[in-house]
Amino acid sequence: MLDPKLLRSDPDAVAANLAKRGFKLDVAQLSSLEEARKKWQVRADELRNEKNVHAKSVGKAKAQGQDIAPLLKQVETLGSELAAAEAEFAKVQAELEKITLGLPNMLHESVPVGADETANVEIRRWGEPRKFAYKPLDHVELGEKLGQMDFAAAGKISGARFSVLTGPLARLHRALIQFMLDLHTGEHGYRETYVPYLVNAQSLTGTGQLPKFEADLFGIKGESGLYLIPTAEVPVTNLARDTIIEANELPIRYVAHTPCFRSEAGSYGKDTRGMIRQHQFEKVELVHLSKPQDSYAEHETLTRNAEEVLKRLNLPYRVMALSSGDIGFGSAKTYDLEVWLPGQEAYREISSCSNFEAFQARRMQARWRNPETGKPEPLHTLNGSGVAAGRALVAVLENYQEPDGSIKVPEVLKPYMGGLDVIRRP
RNA sequence: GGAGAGAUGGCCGAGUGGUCGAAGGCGCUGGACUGGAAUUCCAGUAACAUCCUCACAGGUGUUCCAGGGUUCGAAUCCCUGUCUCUCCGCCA
Repeated sequence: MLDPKLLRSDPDAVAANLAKRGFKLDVAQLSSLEEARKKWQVRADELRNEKNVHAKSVGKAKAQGQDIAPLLKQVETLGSELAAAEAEFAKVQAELEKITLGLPNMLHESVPVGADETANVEIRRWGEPRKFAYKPLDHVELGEKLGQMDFAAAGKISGARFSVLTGPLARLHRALIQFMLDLHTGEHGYRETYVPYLVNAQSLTGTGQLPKFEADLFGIKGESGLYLIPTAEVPVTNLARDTIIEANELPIRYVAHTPCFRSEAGSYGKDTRGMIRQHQFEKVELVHLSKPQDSYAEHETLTRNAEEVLKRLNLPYRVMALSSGDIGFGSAKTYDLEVWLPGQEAYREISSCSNFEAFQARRMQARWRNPETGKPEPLHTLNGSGVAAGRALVAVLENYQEPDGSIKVPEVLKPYMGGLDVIRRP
């Protein structure tokens, strides 16, 4: 949610910023609703004040044993007038909320302007893509040759966009997750958290998935109103919902490993092959809560911490600053990490690190106490994958493949693999 | 799954229709005392929305788990829901 005060005081500046995303803000509609809001809110407040004053005088009169009948007569019509004003106010409020919850975040000035991902800007690059003497296989061929990746079985059990891993490959997947968690908790100072995988609508509204992107989520049948999490960002960031955090506790850095569930509505035909785009995948997520003045420094730190995973795994990657046309709904600035996949001969997204500024915090009333003002103010939230485990597995398979179809185990993962050096067909 | 109890300010806790935004305590902040501190004493100490204002200050409204209802008036009465605790059952 955008700062309502800014939206009111300078809607044209907001509109200009959102226009960079290709989002058209109807300033005229907004200001007329705003005018109506003010009118009805003030009116309802006045009527309520009148009511309170009357009720008090009735109480006093009664305490003094006076006849209260004439006083009661005075307020006869107040009730219905008040109800009418309240109804109008509620109507206007609901309309305004519908609009404001649907507004994307304003972009940081450093975000490159462009229509789509072709306008993304490469910030830096690490590692050299390996030269193969043969045409490298992709992870699907490698996994099936090993006999440890089975899409047919997954299709039978669940359907498309699921996978089954077995044996050392399943262990490699788990090893990646353990390695990432240990790195972030042990060396980067993150607090490990275990959180629910089913969340309520309020949490999803807080982080911005609802109300606009319900189609991307899996909802649970029945009365519970719960949804499967599309990312750990949702439960972890909502830890701060409806809380006031003292300044000396910030920044807070959480890491969590969770499965993620996405309906992938609207991505039909995209990445249908292999494990790149699944309904269920594992991810290690980094979440920062920060003072507003520190959030861009935190954003750099978070991104570097995610990059460190790829460096330790010796996977070539590049860092992209997402353009205004490609960036997510709630983000003010996003870096994507793209890992080199020899099987596709392309860099593919493996992590997305975003600064949401106060966008999520305002939706979820996540605040910190600013010592300068003594008042609770929205804090800044950030998150990034550190990194997606499914895609990391894909990257390891493709980058560490040998001509015979076996997979060398990356050095840092060996302790997690019981000392296994190479994954072969059993 | 069955039975019962409960949810009040940062925390504990009183309040069962009117002057209650809410006693008292703790904590915190400021002041007095002191060479300095502890003790003691005095004072202050919620959030949200909104109006006015350059700002400070101030006005109004809302909030005693949430939503609805009764009433001129609700922390207090009624209904629904959520959560927590205790006991029984069942289980990882």
